[in-house]
Amino acid sequence: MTTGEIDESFGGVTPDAARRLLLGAVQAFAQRGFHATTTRDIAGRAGMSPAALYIHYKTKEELLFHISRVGHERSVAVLEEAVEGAADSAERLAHAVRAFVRWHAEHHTTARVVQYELAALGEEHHAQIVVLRRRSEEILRQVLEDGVRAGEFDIPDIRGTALAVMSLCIDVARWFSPQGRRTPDEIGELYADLALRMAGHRAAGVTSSSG
Amino acid sequence: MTTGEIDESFGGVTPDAARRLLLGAVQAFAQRGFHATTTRDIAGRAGMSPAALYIHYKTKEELLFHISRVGHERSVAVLEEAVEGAADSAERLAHAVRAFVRWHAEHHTTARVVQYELAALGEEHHAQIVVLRRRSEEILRQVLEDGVRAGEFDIPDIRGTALAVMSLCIDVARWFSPQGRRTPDEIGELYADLALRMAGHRAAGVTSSSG
DNA sequence: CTGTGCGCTGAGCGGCTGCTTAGCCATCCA
DNA sequence: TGGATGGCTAAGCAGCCGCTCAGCGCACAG
Repeated sequence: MTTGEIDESFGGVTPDAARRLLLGAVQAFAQRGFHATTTRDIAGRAGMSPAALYIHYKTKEELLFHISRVGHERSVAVLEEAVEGAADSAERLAHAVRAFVRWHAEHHTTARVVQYELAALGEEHHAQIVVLRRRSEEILRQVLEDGVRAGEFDIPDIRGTALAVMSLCIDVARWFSPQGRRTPDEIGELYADLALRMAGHRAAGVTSSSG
Repeated sequence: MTTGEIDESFGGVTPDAARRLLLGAVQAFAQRGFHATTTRDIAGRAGMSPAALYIHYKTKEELLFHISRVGHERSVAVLEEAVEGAADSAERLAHAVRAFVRWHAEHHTTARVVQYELAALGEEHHAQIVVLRRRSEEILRQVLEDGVRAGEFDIPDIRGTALAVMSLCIDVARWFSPQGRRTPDEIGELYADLALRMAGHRAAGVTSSSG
């Protein structure tokens, strides 16, 4: 079972029925995809009749948009908090990757909807989400740029490397399973080290300095 | 348009109608997902009536299985060919990542079906595909293990790093677009360098020794 | 010229789709 | 006590789903 955990990202949603529908939709969308999920399935998971869905959300797509928006806002906030108050760029990068990876592992059900159901959004909603996504890319690129300028990193292609680090973190949502051999914390730790290596950080996790 | 290119992976499929159905299904599955794709859509893309599909394939799921099997076999073959005849582990890793990434970029439509529609396979078909996927993981892990043993790489967590490199390559299928600013070759080159850095290869793409 | 088989189609089956509507019932304010 | 309000449901609409089947036209063997 990959949907055993509940997602506190939507804890503040009221009324209670609207939140239950949101949680049901997250699980259903993650399991089957947006287009293949029926409103009857979502309503059933929330313990309600299909018609009740339309009291709280105008359409099925609006439900996806709410999930996508809250999910993106949450993951961007996680990134922003992570890079605050770090001593240097290396620490900022490590914190950012650790936090971003942990979010994608711990909330892999939500993260799957966030990362893989973008194409199902309506045109206008999609545009709003893209703005949020650009923000997280910029945060990461800024960390790498600062690190290069400070002489901490050695990166020939900053934009490409930022995209690759981002991509590495995002893909955690695809393969992570709570039944797997690693915890979100362990993966975050490993990936922070790998990101420092990708950034050409001199001391990055090298187990021996010269052999 | 993300489905402009045709995929030569299925060039050998006969008869012609079966191949056209396969190509139509690849495009439809990649765009909308398996569950949301209708047999009428697939048949329409192949220029045939819905009923014709069932002359060549027993069910819609069998069509997905064919795509998934051929796609996995092809990507594993690409990996195997890449690691052959390289001088050392660093070259083997670079070749492997370059080839695997290029395949996922050039055949991103097929690759999306291969990587993101596994859950739609029937139980037995899924089991067959998992065998193929394990093979590609093993190839990459072996390259890293050999490199560590030879003193070329410095990797604290070989299994985790192999998974991460794999994950990095696979995610290319999610974000790659022919309209983007990078060609499959350029991405392959960048990612080969990043993989060497992740493996702790001493000379990996460091642009200057001190600044 | 007939007969056989193959690739294919039009029509259609039972069932499910997103969404709407009419109306029920508990709650709350006057 | 009465009437309005809001959350909810049963029933249902028009249309689409995967898949089947009878039958058509064409290539080819005799």
